[in-house]
Amino acid sequence: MARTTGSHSDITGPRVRAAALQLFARHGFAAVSMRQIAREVGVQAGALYNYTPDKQTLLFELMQDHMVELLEAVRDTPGPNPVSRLKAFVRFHIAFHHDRPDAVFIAYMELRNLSAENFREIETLRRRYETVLEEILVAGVEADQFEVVDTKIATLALIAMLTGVNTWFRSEGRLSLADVQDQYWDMVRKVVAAG
Amino acid sequence: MARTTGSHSDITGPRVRAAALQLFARHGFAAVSMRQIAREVGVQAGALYNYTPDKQTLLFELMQDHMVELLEAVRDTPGPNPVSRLKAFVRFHIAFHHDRPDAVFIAYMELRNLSAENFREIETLRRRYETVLEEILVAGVEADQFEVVDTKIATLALIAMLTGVNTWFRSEGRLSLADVQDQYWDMVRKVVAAG
DNA sequence: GATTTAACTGAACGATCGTTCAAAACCAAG
DNA sequence: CTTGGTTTTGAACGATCGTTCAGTTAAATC
Repeated sequence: MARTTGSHSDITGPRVRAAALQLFARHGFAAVSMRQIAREVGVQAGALYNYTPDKQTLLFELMQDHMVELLEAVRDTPGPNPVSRLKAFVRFHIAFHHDRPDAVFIAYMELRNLSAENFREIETLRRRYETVLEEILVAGVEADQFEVVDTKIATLALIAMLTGVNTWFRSEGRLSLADVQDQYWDMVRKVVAAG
Repeated sequence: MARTTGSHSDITGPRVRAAALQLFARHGFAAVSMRQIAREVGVQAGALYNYTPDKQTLLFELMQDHMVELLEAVRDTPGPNPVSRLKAFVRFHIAFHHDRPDAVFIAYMELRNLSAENFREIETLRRRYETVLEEILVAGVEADQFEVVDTKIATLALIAMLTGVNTWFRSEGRLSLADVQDQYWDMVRKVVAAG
């Protein structure tokens, strides 16, 4: 055996994924060539195939990694009651998505470039994330703390609203991330409020 | 002179735009070739250049047409007071976007494929549409009918929420479009409500 | 029926695409 | 230093890309 430590693959591999993430987000999956990714990494195009069987799988794994990370992270937002859990969810969603604009962008925009089965897998993960929010809403309704006509619709509406932050918020602007979290929590709170 | 009436260009032209709209929405701008569009129309690729100077302009004009149509249509949603104007806006936005899923999709997803100046032009139109909503919110706040901390943020949040309908609503589902309009109006109403 | 011109074809242009692979380079262990 | 395996190169594959254009087709006018 040779080259187990000191191998480059554990350096080049992450760099390939990082370059692909950034380029896919910036220009779109179909508009980015393997040669562009390779150039960004400082390697020839052929070398990329040590790290992915093909271009589509590279995209899929970026999306999958993002969704899995999202699902694992959302588990760390508990709370004693539906109100505090909802508040934690809102703050978490905004912060997590703000930290990963490229991955978020890709996960929402490049679904159509996935094969049918890869698409199903990502959709399953997304559905699971939505369920986290919906269960909070259901618990709140059952505890008479929320008033929501249709928890499924409210879930989708709230997630769309929260994810929208990524399209305009820049940390150099007039508002801090905490300001944004506060204001969105205020709006979410009112949506689910009684009356 | 010959061939002014009876000309095919006023038939083929719209068909080119329709095919491009559908294909761009389905597969993405970069993933669609001029030959695919031509095949859909039933013509050779070279003939497309009677109707557009290049592929990018074809995309731009689809987006521009959509945004201009949107801005013209939103003018027809007046009301005697901020509450009814907001309600009309919500119902309008959902219905208009539901009728044009492909154009909406493209206008939101293909911005990065525009040249810098084409991008600016589309962004200006979008900003103008957002202003329609924001002015309703401002009027409502000034009339003490709404309570909104930051009308700019609320505008973006509400539009993101409303546009999100397109990602999941199908008219064959359990809900009618009117149901969806009612429920979203309920949520929007609560977001801007006092208390 | 001759003329005029819009509409379209079909082939071609150079460029670039995703992917493959033999050969070279490289590095760590023996 | 040799060996053995990992990693990368560099060239090549056929396919397809956006765009151009000389030439053909077809329809409306005279």
